[in-house]
Amino acid sequence: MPPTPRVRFAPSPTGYLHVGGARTALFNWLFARHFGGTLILRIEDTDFERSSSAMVDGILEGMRWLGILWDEGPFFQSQRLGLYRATADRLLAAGAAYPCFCTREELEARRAEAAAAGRPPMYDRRCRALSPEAAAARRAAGEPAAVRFAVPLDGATSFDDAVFGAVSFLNAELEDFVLLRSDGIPTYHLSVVADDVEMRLTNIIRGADHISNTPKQVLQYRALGAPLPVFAHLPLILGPDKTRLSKRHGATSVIAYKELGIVPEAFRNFLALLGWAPGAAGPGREILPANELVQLFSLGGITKSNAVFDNDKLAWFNTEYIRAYTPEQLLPLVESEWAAAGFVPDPGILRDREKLLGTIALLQTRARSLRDFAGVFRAYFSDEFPYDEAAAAKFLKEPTTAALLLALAERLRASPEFTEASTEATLRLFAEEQGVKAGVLINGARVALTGQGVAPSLFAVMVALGRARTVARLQAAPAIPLPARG
RNA sequence: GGCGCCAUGGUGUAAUUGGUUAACACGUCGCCCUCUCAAGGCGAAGAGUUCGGGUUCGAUCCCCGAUGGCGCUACCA
Repeated sequence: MPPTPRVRFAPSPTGYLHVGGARTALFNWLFARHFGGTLILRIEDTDFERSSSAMVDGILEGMRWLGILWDEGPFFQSQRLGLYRATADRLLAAGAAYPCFCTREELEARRAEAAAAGRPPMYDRRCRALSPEAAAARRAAGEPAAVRFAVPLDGATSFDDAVFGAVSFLNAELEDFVLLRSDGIPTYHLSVVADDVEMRLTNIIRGADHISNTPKQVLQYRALGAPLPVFAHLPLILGPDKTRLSKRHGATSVIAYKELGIVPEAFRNFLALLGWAPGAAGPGREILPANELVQLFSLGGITKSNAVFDNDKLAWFNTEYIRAYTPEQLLPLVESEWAAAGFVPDPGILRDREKLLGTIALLQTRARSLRDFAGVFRAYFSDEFPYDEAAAAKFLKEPTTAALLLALAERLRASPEFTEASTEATLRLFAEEQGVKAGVLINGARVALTGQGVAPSLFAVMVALGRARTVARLQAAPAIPLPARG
């Protein structure tokens, strides 16, 4: 292993950063950090039709959100066309490539013909047979030509993959693939190799969907006389139905998970454990912050089989990380969630920072998502909040309950103290006097105070809201709408 | 179709690399706690390692075959 590995993440900006790409980026980052190496970001935008700068921005945003910072780049392949043409020329000069004058239409026709005849639809290599003179003459005459790689006719090309082991392909199965299109734009096959060589990459960590492409690249390394990097192919991430993860499985872009209220550390931790096992962490240890992931990471721990993306497990990581934050750390995330949701908290609540942090602390242990703070937790931050119909129907359906809460409000208003202990004592005493179960008042009060049937301990809620709000909301209990009984 | 890769509970992964009652985490279910819900504590169910052959005293692990899934099969990446 070279002292300082150089790796890259090379997304194609034809879409947002998706889950699989993020995992590839993450593994490259973990690998680079583990060995003190360099992570290069390279944008593979040679498909001008499908690439866009908006997608580039989206990819960078997703990486930054996950905390995957690169050391060099971003480099854009669209700005390195000279390198690819020069590389193609070298291959041509070495006799490892040849110009091909077949047009797209001819190629398609022949492919259809071959398919109809039940033959493999491979390029028939007819231009490979052209004499150099004839080819040169046609080029000189201005006839457009693509450049194809001359794959050896027999033998096999193999490589030793860091996760899959020895992989071998018969050369006869490989087609004379196009390196440079007739318009001078390189195909993926050429640009990856040219860049990976030029950038002196030592390890290529990428999705397993590239395994079949690898022999075509190995052949080019050999023809170029370039040292072969170590390939490590990552198993793919599948949806719950075990088909490749795609839009129809729901959120597929990394930013969509941010919008779902997932916290970046949770998503990163979850992703790291998809297809990789931190052997040295010991059993039962799955909550691993970035520095530990970096320390534990090794290509040897990568699995060969595809992994199914499990939303339940992600949700678990999310709750764990939300709980683990200090309220000070969590507050900014909550604030951006509020902004994203268009929710405006009560200025008075925001002003008392200490109390605000206390409220966050009270709620964070039971949040599933950042979204809860602008959703079911609204009543803690604003006087404008909805009442959950099911909760109201369940706990306030007895007409006497609201009246009791009204009376309780008066007791709480008049009590000398307003602490968890005092409010609880007041409520229980009142319940006893009225001959009702404390639970009736507690459950009813919970709905009146929070709009929800579920909340932290009622008395902690009262203290968090403060006496004035608690009294006012209890007084409003008779006005809480009950769903019409159908 | 051809080629390549993969295959351990519902999911993610372990199994000193041929010798364990096949482990851990998520999820599920039950109990405890309790003002609700989470959390927490305790416990349970759930795979005999896709199937069939082999090798071996002994296979999750090695070999062969089948099946299934995924990937590649473009002048996309």
